[in-house]
Amino acid sequence: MYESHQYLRQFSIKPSVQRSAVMNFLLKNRIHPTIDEIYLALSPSMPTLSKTTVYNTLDLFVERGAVRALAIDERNARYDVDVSAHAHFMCRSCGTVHDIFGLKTQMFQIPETTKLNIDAVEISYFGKCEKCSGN
Amino acid sequence: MYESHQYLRQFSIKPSVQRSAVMNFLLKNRIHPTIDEIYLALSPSMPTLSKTTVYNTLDLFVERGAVRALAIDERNARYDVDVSAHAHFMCRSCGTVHDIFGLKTQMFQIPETTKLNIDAVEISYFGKCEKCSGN
DNA sequence: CTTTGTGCAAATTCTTTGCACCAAA
DNA sequence: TTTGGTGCAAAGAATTTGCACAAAG
Repeated sequence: MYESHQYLRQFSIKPSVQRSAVMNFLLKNRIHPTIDEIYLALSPSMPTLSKTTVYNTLDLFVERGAVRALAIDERNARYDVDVSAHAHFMCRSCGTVHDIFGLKTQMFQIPETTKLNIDAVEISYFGKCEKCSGN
Repeated sequence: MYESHQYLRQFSIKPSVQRSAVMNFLLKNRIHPTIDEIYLALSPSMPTLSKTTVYNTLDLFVERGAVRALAIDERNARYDVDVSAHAHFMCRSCGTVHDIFGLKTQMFQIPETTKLNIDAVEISYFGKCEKCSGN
C-alpha cells in the first residue's frame, strides 16, 4: 500500500486513502478492470467507498497520465496502469481483456498526416480466448 | 435508394423501407455515424421511424457483415459501411471520426498467439483534428 | 479557517426488452 | 394466415452532476 502512495506522487497526485487503494488494486491486478470491478473489489474492506469516488479517481489518474483508459470495451470503460506501448485483446464471449506484448514498435508509430494532430494509438484485437474457444 | 436495396441483398438482408433508408444513409454519408445521428437524419423524411428500428437494423447489418461497429468512441456505438482494412482517428475535441487509409497491410495482420482465437483488428488514433487544433 | 476530497441521491444518456400492431409472402 | 418487421413505452445499465459533509493542511 505504501508503494501505491509513493507511486501516485510520481504523477503529482495527492494520495488519499481511496486513491492509494485504487492505485494499489490496479498495480496488483493487471486485469484492465471496469469501474464496477474496482468498486466491488475494494468496497468490502472500505465500506464507505462510493462509486463516484472511483469515477473521480480514475478521471484524475487518466488526466495525470498515471493510467490509460481503454476504448476496447463498448459496454464499460476499462483502465490499464501499464501505459507503455502494447495492444489488447478482448474476448467476445467472456469479456476479459488480455495484454498483447511483443508487437513491432512501428505499429505504434503515428502515421504522417498533415491534417491531424495525433497523440495516442490504440490497437485492439477481438475474438475468443482459450477458455471460450470451445463455445 | 434502389442501390441500397440491391446492396442489402448481397448480405442476405431482406430490404425493407427502413433498412434501405439506413443503408442508403451509410453509403452516402461516410461519417461513422452514431445511432442517434442516423435517426435524426432520417426521421424528418420518415416521421414514424423509431430508434428501436435503427438499433435493430444496425445489429442485423453487423451480424451479416454489412457494416462494422467501431469501438473507438466510448460514448456511443459508431458504424462504418467500409469493412475493408483501414484505421480510424477520433478528435478528442469535436468527436468526429475520420478514416485513415494507406497503412501497411501488415498492421492489420493477426499476431501469432497460441492461446487466442483472433478474428478482428481495430486500429484507432486519438488527438485533435485540423479544425480543432487551434483550441 | 480554507481548500480539497468524498459520498449520497438524483439526473442524464445510451441501449435493451416486452409486447402489440403492421406488412409482406 | 403465418412469419417477420416495426414502433411505442418501459426498463436497465453506465456515467455524470449537484450538493452537503469530512479531512487535511
